[in-house]
Amino acid sequence: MTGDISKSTLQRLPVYLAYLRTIPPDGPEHISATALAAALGMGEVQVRKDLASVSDAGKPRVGYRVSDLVETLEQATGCGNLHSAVLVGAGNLGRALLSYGGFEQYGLRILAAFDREPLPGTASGLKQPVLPVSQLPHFCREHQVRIGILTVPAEAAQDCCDTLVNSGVQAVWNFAPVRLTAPPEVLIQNENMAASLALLSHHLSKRLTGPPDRETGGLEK
Amino acid sequence: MTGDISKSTLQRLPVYLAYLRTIPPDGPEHISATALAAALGMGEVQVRKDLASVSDAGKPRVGYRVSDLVETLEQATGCGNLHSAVLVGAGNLGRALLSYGGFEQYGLRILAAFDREPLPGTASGLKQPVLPVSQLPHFCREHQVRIGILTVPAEAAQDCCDTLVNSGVQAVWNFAPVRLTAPPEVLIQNENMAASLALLSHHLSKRLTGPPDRETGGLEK
DNA sequence: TTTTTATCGATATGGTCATATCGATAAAAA
DNA sequence: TTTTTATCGATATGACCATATCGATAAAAA
Repeated sequence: MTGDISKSTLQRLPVYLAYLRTIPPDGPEHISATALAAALGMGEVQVRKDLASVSDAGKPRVGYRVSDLVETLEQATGCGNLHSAVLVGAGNLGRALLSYGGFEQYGLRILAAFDREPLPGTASGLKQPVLPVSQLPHFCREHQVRIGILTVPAEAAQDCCDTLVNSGVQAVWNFAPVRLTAPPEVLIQNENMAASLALLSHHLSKRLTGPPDRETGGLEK
Repeated sequence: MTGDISKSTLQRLPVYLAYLRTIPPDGPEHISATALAAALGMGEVQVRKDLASVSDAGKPRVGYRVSDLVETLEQATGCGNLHSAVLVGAGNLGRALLSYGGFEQYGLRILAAFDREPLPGTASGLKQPVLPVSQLPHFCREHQVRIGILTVPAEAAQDCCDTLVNSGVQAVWNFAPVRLTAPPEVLIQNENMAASLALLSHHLSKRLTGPPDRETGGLEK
């Protein structure tokens, strides 16, 4: 409840929120950090510490009021208000994310996509229009867009990022495998699928080349 | 070059690899960690340390042989060999990932999808078939599938994970907002889009409620 | 009322990782 | 040959984070 939430904590809050939302209205009125941890397969202390960083309404022997906690978490994560976003790069990945509607649930609405080669009208089969990049700055300002999603090739990423920043965007969700440079007030959030794949592949390769002896495991632990 | 590569390092290696692959054959034969860092906008020391953990072929004043480094990185990340995967949960996100073909570039081939409600034939418009979950175990064993991609709702995730593990899968890429429990020899890699979104939303909310004074920034730094 | 107990919140410890600093080395220059 | 210099590899420091431990508290039981 201090105002400074650690990055790791902030990334776990949506998990709690998603679970709490599944509790029916006629369910238990209160929930403890212990119960939450058990339900999510997490450490009891970590959950308690995470919750303590956003709320001090926890009471011994009863826990937190579910409805209050949901509200608190929505405010802390910002998932309550809906933010407008644009997507740059309507390639395979870009179109995949566009067709996935699940982001609204977490407060993100993608208004339009932009590409070097725009698609006329609804030729794309998508709900959102695919416009030429030249219209990006005007569009962002007119619709007060503050989030940009980057799904362009690595070579084009920095250029597009600059365009977004110059158009008033304050946070960039970057799917390209590059580190982007931007003014400090602009948040660059990297979502590197290739990075995750590397972890998977490495794990498999390790097991293929032969585990020397008893694997100690110890991951995700 | 010691054999123990840290998780964080392993996640950055694909970034280096992607960049090195863009260097044309008639380009420079060698590259230094300094140059790589500058090109990717990263810290010089971090790049050098990462490379040192997979190779000791760096020579003062010249750096690394590009072709050798590419090969080394491909081996370390395991992106060289192609791994077979199945996807469970053909909802919006699942279909989006299926239609995105870019994973093969990083060594992942999705053979088929599974769902409670399978789609007959090519009715889905996808290249891969969408089969009933009941066929999952048989399919995995027959095709030696070692990677499972989970794009089911949170409630169903643990069940599906268990099925995958029982079918011989050794690594699970989990897109559901839950912590999965699995035997230690099975790698659970969480790709929590909601977590990333929370970071973005929080950043925007912070800026909306009024930055007290000069923002110190300090993120991604 | 007194005792018990489940839970919270705080402090302490250890591990992982990023950054800074420095000596060692090999190519280039003098 | 000797000197210079760019780069490598190693060590040291500090930040962040996860886990363990413990006293405090309020509801329930006795």
